[in-house]
Amino acid sequence: MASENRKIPEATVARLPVYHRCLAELVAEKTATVSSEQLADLAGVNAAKVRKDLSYLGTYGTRGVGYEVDYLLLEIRRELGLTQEWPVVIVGAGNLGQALANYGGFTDRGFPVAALVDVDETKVGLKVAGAPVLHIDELPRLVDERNVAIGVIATPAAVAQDAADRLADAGVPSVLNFAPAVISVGPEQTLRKVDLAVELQILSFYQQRNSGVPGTADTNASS
Amino acid sequence: MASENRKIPEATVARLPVYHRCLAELVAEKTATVSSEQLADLAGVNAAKVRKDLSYLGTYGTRGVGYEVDYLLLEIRRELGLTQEWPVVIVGAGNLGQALANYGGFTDRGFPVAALVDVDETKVGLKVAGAPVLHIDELPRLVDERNVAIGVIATPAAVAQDAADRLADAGVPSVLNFAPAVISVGPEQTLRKVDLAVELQILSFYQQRNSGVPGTADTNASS
DNA sequence: ACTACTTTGTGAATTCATGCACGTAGGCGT
DNA sequence: ACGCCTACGTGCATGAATTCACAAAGTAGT
Repeated sequence: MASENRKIPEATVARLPVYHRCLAELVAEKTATVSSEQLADLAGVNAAKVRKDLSYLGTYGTRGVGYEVDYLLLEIRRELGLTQEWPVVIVGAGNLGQALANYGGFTDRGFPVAALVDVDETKVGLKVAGAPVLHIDELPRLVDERNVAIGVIATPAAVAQDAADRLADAGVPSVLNFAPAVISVGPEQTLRKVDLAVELQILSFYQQRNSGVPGTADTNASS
Repeated sequence: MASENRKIPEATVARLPVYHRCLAELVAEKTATVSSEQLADLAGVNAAKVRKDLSYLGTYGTRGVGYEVDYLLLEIRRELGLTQEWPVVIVGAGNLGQALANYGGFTDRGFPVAALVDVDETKVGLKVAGAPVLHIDELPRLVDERNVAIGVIATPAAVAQDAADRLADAGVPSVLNFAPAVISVGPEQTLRKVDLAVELQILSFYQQRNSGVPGTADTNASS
C-alpha cells in the first residue's frame, strides 16, 4: 500500500518509459497478464526492481498471477502524463533540427512538432516533415497559441544557452538539450540532455582499458 | 594519492567527457589554470564533486592555485582514450542513420564513420557524408579492415537486437543503441543507449505533476 | 622567515538505489 | 471447502554516489 505516496524516485521514473514500451508490445501480441519476471526480462532489469518500481505507483498486481497488461499500461500512461499530447518546438533548423523533425520519433509518440524556429531568415517558411520553420522571434507567440510544452535545443553549442534562455522567457517548462554544451535553466524548468559526444567518449573509456567494466554500462544518471 | 588505483566509479566516468569539453573551451580562450569551483560552474556540478572526480585520475592540482588547464586536459584525454581515433560503423542507413552520419558529431570528435551498413540492397553504394553504404553482410570484413571499435544501431526497433547480434559476431566491442528497444549484448561488449522517447516521457512525467521535482533532472543513470 | 590566505585532496556522514529473502494474498485444482 | 502453489509487496542489508568539512600544502606579501 505505498499507493498515494507521491514520491517516486528519479531512477524509477527513468525506467517507467521502458516498462511502458514493453507493455505496449505485450498488448500488441495480445498477452493478458505478465509477471514481474517476464517484464523484467523484456525491460532488461531484474524482477525485484520491477516490483519495487511498480509498487510506487500503487498495488496493481495480483499475487500468484502477475499484472494485468492492459490495466498496468494504462496506469503507467496516466502516471507519465501520456494521456495527452505535448507539443514540441525544435530550436535550430539546421542539420540536427531537421533530422529530429524528420525522424518520426516525436509525433509518433504523442509529442507533435508544432514548429521549428531558427534565427536564419532564409530558413523561415520552409516545411520540415509537415512542420513550419518560423523565425525565433515568433517563439513566444507560438508557445502561447500552440501550448508548447517542450523545447528541444538543436543549435550549435555556442548558442545553446541563448536558446535555453529564450525558451525560458517564452514559458516553456521542459527542455531537452541535444547541443554539446552544458546549459542551465530556471528553477521552474526541467532539463534533460542527450549528448552524443559524451556517450561516445564513455564507450571509448571502457574500450581503452579493455578489461575494465564489461557488460552493460547503462544510460542515465543524476546531478 | 589515489593515483594509480584503477577503479573509477561509473558516475565519474560519465562526467569526464563534460570536464573534457569545458577544459577544451578554457584552452581556446587561453586560460592557464582553473580552480575546482570554476570548473564546477562550467560543468554544471558542484566543486566537491569535481575535486573527487579528478582525484581518481591522480593528483594533478596545486593547492592554493588550482589545476593547470593544458595538463589536466591531456590527462583526461589519455584517460578517456581520446588520443587515438575510434572508427564507427552505423547500422541502418535509413532516416536516423543518415542523419547521424550527416551530423558532424562523430567525425569531428575523433570517431570517424567508416561506413554505414544496411540490409536494403537499393541503398548499397550510396555515399552519406563521405561514408559508403555497404551491405550488412560486409560487416565482418569492414570491422577487420577498418578496425571498427564502435557500432551505432540506427535501425527500427524490431531489428535492433539482430543488429546487436551481428555487431557482436563481427567482434565490435562497443555498442551505442539509438533504436527504441531494449537490447542485450555479450559480456565482452559495452552497451550504452540514447532513447529519445524515454527522455521525452521523463519530461512529460515531471511536467504533469508540475509541482513535482523542479529544476534539473539530469541525464544518465546505471543499471 | 614568518604570517595570512587560497584551494586542493580526502575521511566521514548522509542520501539514494539496488537486490535479497520472505511473509502473505490470491487463484486453482481436487 | 480446503490446501497447495505461484508471484507480489516490502523490510532490511548492502553498496554506490553525493556532499560536508577540514587538515595539509602551496603561494604571496612583508
